[in-house]
Amino acid sequence: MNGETLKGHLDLLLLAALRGNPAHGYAVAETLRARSDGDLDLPEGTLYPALHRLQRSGLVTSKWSESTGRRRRIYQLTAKGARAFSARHDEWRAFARVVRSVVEATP
Amino acid sequence: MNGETLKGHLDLLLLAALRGNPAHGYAVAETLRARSDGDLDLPEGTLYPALHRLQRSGLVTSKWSESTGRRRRIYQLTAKGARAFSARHDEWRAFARVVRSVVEATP
DNA sequence: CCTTGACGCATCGGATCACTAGGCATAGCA
DNA sequence: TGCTATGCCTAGTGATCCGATGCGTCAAGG
Repeated sequence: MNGETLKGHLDLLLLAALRGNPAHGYAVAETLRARSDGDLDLPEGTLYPALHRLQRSGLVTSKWSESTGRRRRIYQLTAKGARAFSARHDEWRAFARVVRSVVEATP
Repeated sequence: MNGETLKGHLDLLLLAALRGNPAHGYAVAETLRARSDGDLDLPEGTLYPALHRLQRSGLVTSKWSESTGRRRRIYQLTAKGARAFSARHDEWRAFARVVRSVVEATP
C-alpha cells in the first residue's frame, strides 16, 4: 500500500473503523489490518496524528482509560462524525465511479 | 471533486486518458471531463506539472506540434508508461477493494 | 532478575502532491 | 477592436502521510 495512494482517504477508513465501535488507537490499527487481510498496516506516525485531527475537527471524542493499568485513549464517533462518515462515503463512491469510468473507457 | 481525494491517483487517470490516444494537455483535460460527465475538471496548475512529472519518469514522451499554427505539446505513452498504467490499475483495484472491505464491514 | 517483544501513545521533520494565482500567446468571432 | 476559447508554463502554498525517535507498561522465558 503506497503512501500517496492512501492520501485523502485515511479519515474515511478511521471513521469506518470507529463506527459503532469505540476503540483506542492501537485497536483501530488492528481493526483495519483485520478487515483488509493485512493489506492496510498503518504506521503510528500516520495513525495518531490522524486521530488527533479527527478530534480537532469534532468528529470523534476521546477519553483516557486506565482500566488495565495500561494507559489508553479511547476514541468514539460523535454525531458529527457519523454524518461526516456518510458524506465521506458518498464522496468515495463518486470518486471510485469517476476512476472506473475514466480508466475502463475503451481507448 | 476535492483536492486531497484525487491525491496519488492523478497519474493513473492521465495514463488512462493517453492510452492508445496521444493528445496534448488541453485535450487530456477534455477527455477526462467527458469520461467523468464533468465531475473531473483539472485545473491547469494540476494538469501540466503532472504531465511533466510523467515525462520525467519516462512514462510519456512529448513533441511540439505546430500543425494548426497553434503551439501544442503532444504527449504519448511509452512502453514503460503502458506497463505503469497496468501496475497503477492493479494498485487502484487493490486499494478500492481494501476501502470497500473496511467501510462496508458490519460494525 | 533481566531481557525481549508486544502493547500503547506522542511528535518532529521530510517529502510529495494538488491547487491557486499569475503570466504569456494565438485564433476566431461579434 | 474586444472577448472568449484555446493552449502552455511556473512559483508558492497548504495539506497530508510517513520514518524516526522517544517514552512507558506488561508478560514470558532464560
